[in-house]
Order: sequence, then C-alpha cells, then structure tokens
Amino acid sequence: MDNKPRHHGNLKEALIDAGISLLHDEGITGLTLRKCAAIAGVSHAAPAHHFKGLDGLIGAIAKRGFDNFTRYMKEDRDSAGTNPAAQLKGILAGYLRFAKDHPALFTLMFGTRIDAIPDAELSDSAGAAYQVLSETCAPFVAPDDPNPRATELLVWSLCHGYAQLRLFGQGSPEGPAEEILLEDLLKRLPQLAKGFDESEQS
Amino acid sequence: MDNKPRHHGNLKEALIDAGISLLHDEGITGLTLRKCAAIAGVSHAAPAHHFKGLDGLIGAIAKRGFDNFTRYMKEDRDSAGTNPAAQLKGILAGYLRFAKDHPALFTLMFGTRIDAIPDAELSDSAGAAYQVLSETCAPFVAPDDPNPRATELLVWSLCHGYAQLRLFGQGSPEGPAEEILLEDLLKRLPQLAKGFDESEQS
DNA sequence: CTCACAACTTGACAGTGTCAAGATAGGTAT
DNA sequence: ATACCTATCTTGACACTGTCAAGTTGTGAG
Repeated sequence: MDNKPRHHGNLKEALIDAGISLLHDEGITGLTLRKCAAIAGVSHAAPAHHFKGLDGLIGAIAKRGFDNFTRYMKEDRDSAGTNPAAQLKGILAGYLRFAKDHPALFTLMFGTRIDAIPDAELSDSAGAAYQVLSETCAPFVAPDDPNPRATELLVWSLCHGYAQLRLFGQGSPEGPAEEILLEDLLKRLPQLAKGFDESEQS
Repeated sequence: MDNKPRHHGNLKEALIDAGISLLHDEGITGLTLRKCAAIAGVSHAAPAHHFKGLDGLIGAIAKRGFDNFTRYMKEDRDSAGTNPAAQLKGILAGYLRFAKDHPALFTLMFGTRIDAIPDAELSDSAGAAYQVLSETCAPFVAPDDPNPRATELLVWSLCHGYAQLRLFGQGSPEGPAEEILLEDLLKRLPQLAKGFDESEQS
C-alpha cells in the first residue's frame, strides 16, 4: 500500500528536480545522470533504476515541463477576463512567459531528441497542453470550417515560432533593435491576409 | 598563397560533411568529434585543431546549414513566378522543404546550444537567410507601417512554428489525422484577424 | 523469524571532449 | 642547399559520461 520508495524520500521527483535545475543553469550539455545523482545525494547509477537510462530521465523532465507549461497558460488565461480574444492573448502570454522562464527546457520539449522517446505519460501531458490552447481557439473557428484544427494550428504555429525566434533567434542576429511584441504581429494579420488575397486574384 | 591544408585534401570541409552526415543519420547524440575524425580518416584529436572544440564544429555545421537553407528558399522562390504572393509561398515551401530534409540540422540551427557559440561567419549566414525572407515580405508591408520588420517577423514566426510543430510535434501527439498544409493555415488568416477585431471592440 | 523483492551501491567498461607534447611536411630565408 | 619555422596532424593521457552486471541493504509479507 505504501508506494513511497524505501530509503530515499522521493528520489524520482528529486532527480527530475535536479535535472531541471541543471538544464536551466548549464543547458542541455550540463544535464547528466551522474550530476543528478550527486545533487540528490545518491550513487551514480541510482537514476538508471528509476528511469530507463538518460532518455527516460529526459522524458520525465519533458513531462514535468509540459505540465508546468499548461499551468502557465491557464494562469494567464484565467486572469485575462472572459473576452475570447483576451483569453487567447492570455494563453499566448503564458506560452511566451514559459519559454522565457525555461528556455532550455522549452527547446528540449520541442526538439528532435524527445521525438525518439516513447513515453505515454509524456504524450498525455503534451496533449493536455495542446488541449488548453485548442479550447481557447474554439471561438475563432468559423462555424462552417471543414477543418477546425487548422485554426488551432495557425495560432499555435504563430506563437511557437515567435517564441523560438524571439528567445533563441540566431535567425535575426542584428535583428530588430526595438522589441517587437506578439501584439504587434497580431495587428498585422489583416494586412497580411489582404496582401495574399489581392496578390492571388491578380 | 596556397591556403590548402598540407596533408589532407580539405579536412575542414570533410569534417563538416562527416558531422552533417552523422547528425542526419544518428541525431545530435551521434555527432561526435571522434566519429567525424574516423570518417575523415584522421586521428581523434585532429578536429580540435580546425575547430575550437566541439562547439566550433557545431557552429561550422550550423553555418553550412544556414547557407543550404538560403539556397532552398531561393530555389523555390525563383521557380514560383513573379507574383509576390507566389514568391512568398515559394520561400515558405523552401523553408519547409529544408526542415523536412534536414530535421536534426534544422533544430540544431535554432536551438539553445547554438546561441552560446559566438561565430561571426555563422551570424552572417543566418543573417543572409533572414534577408531572403525579409526581401520577399517587402510587398506585404503597409506603406505607412511604422515598423516594417513586424511583418517579416509575423511571416517568419508562422512558418517557423509550423515547421517545428509539423515535423517534430510532440505538441500534438494524436494530432490532426489528416495533414494540414501551411496553405490551409494561410486561408484562415482573414478569419482569425476578423475574430480578433470583433472580439476586441466588444 | 525467514524470505523475497525493490531500492540502491559498487565496480567495471567503452566512449566522449580536451589538453599537452611530439612528429611531419611544406614553404621561406639565408 | 641547408636550416628553420609554422601549420597540420598524431599520440598519449586525463576526467567525465552512460550503461551494465553483480553485490548489498533495507522493508514489508507470510
């Protein structure tokens, strides 16, 4: 009945904590099983018993990341009022806030490495995060849209790309000197849509 | 006057080739100085002389990645006709084609790890890629736009996010069963813009 | 009290990046 | 032609990494 570990208080969680801390302080190269073990005060091979190797730990860290990510978005959405546009902007703000607070974790969560790790819990947590954004997008889907998910993906793509480029953007090295907010991008949606329309029908 | 290496034909380029090949076949964890050295047929410490350690090699690989990335975009733009919208769609197609052909390299180029590597050549190549997209966006910037770069960043963000999510998307695990094309997203730009407008003024 | 089993430890191994020192070859100066 | 000098590369070593096999320890069940 007692599912607590025997010797250590709660080693599995402690190891994830250590891993997240290392990831934040030293980046992905600083995240090692042995350092996590040392921080948690256990022997170097202890982590391998709780996670299926390094990939297992990375998967568990990503899962925790997605759970926290979901919390960030919900927080900012719930404190944004009831207006659908305000709520969606809240979600986006939470999205960006998370990326800014946890850059290395954020890239880990969406990187190629995680793709090779099959982990049901991780998939569930990632799905939960997606669902939060999906729900908030619902009011913006046209009633007769044959593919409602396209709108979700549009919003998701825009925000994700913005987060990635703004925070770790080698892409624009000299870049815009003044900060360009996501808000500024949203303002230009109609202009861009109009541009595509006009240009296409010519 | 002869700036060719003495013993090996062109070791530096050979090592970058080997690194890109390893990155493609085995992912980021398979990219190793020693493996690159072995593929190029030199001793294990040779790469460290041409690149300032592993980070140097990674920087050089990313530079090559950005150069190739630029070529992809130019190719698809130039074969898309003269219509501004068609040209921009060409750029986006090239963007996605590159991400699909070189997933691991793509994530490397935009990851956190590369941010910590100061490399003037890398910055130049990344800037060149940005400029291609920037130019193609010019026709879509409103004449009186106080911040023309916002439109570039809007397009760039949307495309980058789409590429990332579509290719390595743990973000939507069960995901949309049917493929959603970037074209489908662009079609919904007016709808989304309208939604924000209406909701905001209420 | 015994025993089984899960939670760890210990020790070893191959592979990794990095550094220092040496070898070698190609051009240059005398 | 001879000496030298520097970039290229090799060799050897070191600490660190993930992973595995075997041993140890503690805890709860019977």
